[in-house]
Amino acid sequence: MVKPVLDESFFARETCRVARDLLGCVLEVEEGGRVSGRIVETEAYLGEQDPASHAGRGSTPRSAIMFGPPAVVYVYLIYGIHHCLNFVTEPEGCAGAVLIRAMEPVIGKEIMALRRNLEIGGYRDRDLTSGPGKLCQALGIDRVWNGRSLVEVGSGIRVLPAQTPPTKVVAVPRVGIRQAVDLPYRFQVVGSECLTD
DNA sequence: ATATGGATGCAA
DNA sequence: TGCATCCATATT
Repeated sequence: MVKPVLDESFFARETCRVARDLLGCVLEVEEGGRVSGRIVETEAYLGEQDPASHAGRGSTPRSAIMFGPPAVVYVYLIYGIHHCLNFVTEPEGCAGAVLIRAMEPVIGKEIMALRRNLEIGGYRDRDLTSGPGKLCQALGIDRVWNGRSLVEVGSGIRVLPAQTPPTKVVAVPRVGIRQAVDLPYRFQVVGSECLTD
């Protein structure tokens, strides 16, 4: 029996829809040990019509990947310190990406704690993955992962459908941006211990 | 509240 | 080429 994995058609949809539907799904990364977690917070970033998006002022060397085919990983460095993990959405030619902001760790907590420089036993789940930078550090993701496929077998990263879909979901304003701050493009699983804030 | 620290993109 | 900006975190 083959494990079910989200396929390209899942990501080739409207970005906000993908962002919302990713809640509850399981992100699995395999490189130097297997780690996984349940996605509990995402943000949608659109194309030209979204000034907060890297693609908001058209295609640049960095943002070009957002205009490319869906189901691809987009990783960038923020504040010169942290990495952020995104999934490219929409059909090829239409820009869009979903930022993975937080998850609940499931498999490989010891590995994540090690990567996060936390002492075994002296941390809570939310210390591992409650934030885009923390999450990347815990998963061992950096810019080397930029451009990798979410659907090719053996790429080291994939997303599995939600086993237990979230009971309640909310859409709230995005954070850390100065443009289009009012748009409710940030999605959260209500009640999770691992949300940002 | 504040130090951190590098790539990106645009103006010059 | 220079420089303001940036989808954050840990520590004080």
